[in-house]
Amino acid sequence: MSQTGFPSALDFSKRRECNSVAAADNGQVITVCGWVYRYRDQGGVLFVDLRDRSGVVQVVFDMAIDAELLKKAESLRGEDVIAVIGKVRLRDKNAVNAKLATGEIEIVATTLELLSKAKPSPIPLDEHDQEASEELRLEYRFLDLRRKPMQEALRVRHEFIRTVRNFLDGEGFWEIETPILNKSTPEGARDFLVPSRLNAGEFYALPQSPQIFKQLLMVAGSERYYQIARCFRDEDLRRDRQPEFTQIDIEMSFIDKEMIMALNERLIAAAMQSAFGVTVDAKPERITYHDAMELYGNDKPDTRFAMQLTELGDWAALTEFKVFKGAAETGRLKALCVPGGASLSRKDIDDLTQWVMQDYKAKGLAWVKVSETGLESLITKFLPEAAQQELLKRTGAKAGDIIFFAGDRADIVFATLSALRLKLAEKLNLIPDTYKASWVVDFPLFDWDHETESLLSVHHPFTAPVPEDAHIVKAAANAACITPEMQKALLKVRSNAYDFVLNGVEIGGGSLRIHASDLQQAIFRLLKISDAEAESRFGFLLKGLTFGAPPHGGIAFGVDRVLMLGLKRASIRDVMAFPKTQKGTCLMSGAPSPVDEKQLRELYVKSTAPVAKVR
RNA sequence: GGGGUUGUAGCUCAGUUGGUUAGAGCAUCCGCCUGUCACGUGGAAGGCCGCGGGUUCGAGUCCCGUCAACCCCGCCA
Repeated sequence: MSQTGFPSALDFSKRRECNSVAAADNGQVITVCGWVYRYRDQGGVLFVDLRDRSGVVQVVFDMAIDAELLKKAESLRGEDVIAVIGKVRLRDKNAVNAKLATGEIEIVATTLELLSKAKPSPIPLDEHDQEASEELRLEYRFLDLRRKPMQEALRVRHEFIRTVRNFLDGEGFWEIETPILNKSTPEGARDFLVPSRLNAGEFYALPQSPQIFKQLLMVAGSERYYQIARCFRDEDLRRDRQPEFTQIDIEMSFIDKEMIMALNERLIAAAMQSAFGVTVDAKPERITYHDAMELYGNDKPDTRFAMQLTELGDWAALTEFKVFKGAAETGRLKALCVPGGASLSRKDIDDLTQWVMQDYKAKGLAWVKVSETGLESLITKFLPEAAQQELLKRTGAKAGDIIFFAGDRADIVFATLSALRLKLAEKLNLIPDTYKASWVVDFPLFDWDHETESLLSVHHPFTAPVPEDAHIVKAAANAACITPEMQKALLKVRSNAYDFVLNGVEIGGGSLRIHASDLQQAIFRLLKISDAEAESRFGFLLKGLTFGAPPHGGIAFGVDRVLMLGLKRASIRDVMAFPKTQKGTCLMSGAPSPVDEKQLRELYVKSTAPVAKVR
């Protein structure tokens, strides 16, 4: 018996990776292990493409060399796990396979060990086969992950994170872990809760992000912290949203906004380069929130292509169209010129109209096509010559283009035109295949919540206002009541926050934090979080800020989304090893699942679900 | 919570206007083949047409419901 426990000369310590075998090994006797990727039985000779993590190499079983062994090899099937000892041989010139990295050589088998027999795979694993449905791929994820695109995703993901770790280590950051079992601070997303057995009726929450802990690490004098942090948010899923996801979480002390932005520009450039071989701007452009909304209708604009929105608020007066005039008075009127969009059929436009009405609450979708002879549309009769000329001038529209109009409440106008811009640019192939990053800055600090009639944090309540605007916050917080003027001023207060946007995807965001407890308390007051409530929810942070807190700030990047972009995958699930379905279930393990009554009793928990679902 | 797409052999799909025994490719099984490389080749087996109702002489096909996966809106500090 060998050390491996197999009755042969097999010695795993001698194993070579399949892809490493090369012409230089000619004549060597080597050991390779892996999965049977393909086999080609020719009768007297049988070829096996042996696959391991590194790649594929051809193994030959030849009747002329060992008829017994050939017989044994004839029973091999796809995905059997085998070990082969054999002699490396140069292939004949006409037998070289240029498509294979190891195509110059082959391994003539002298020993074959079947390490594990495989049932036929329920999903095709060959890169040339049609991909199985995602449902099956998720059920048999351990097989799906053997496939080349998935292996690549795991490898690149590792490479990306490795680069991030090395980079931040080189910049003096400490990787520090923060708790997963946490205090619930219901602000923003819904928490995942964990009942406490030792504290009847009480619950931990899984972290939506390590926000408060990373700030307290600054109070604790860590100065430069990072973490590849798992975050949890119990919200509905999307193509780019999973209930648990990974962030590069960063926090620094004694820095200003420029320092943070500059460091992260270098970090992302380095990681994109090493993981994807992609070069992104070392100095991404900066766009204010205001400009992003006005020009793209979106706070995470895809700036790889222009197609900027056109302001038509004052233009409406030139027309005789009541709908436009009304919108310009009570809301906003803007247009989107789509180059080449005149090719859209009437049905295309009808479909788009239905879509923006259904999804973005638009009341309709007005349009004009531009041709050599003039404007074509149902609404041209409302557009006098002067209005038509001015429209062409402002939008820069040329023959063959189409102009869409949106006149409504501001948020509806922005949402509608932004969605149209992205959808049509993609449909008409107007988006170049590049990577373009930008910072979005000068976000408002507060938003107005129509439901509760109160202020809301745009970012999170620990975000600092820009220094020039801090006095407005303090004055309003100290005032006996908020006057309408004050409220207006508050909604204009800019935050010291920044979002990193790559190809129209928000991949990171952060801010300078409030490090003074009085300003923090002022913000809570304005957010209608009472002293008592603030104390019970974030008391430990507030307390921390009173014991000597350094000026600090940070950022967090969504690892999964960056990988999605870098690998050009359609879904976040394709860059994660074990993702969940849109309903948050794991098709492989069956999670979530009912638990024993006993477990619930121990946790002082009683389910009020009508009836446990049978899956 | 709302809108949409899909569900037929192990897998990917086709299936006409509702009409005989539901097909193809790949995989599987049994053969043949000494240089293939997505090998080739001969044969065989393989079906709860997602599930439950309904309409009909007759349903994979039409209607209602339901389940699942996916996409979008709401939601996601």
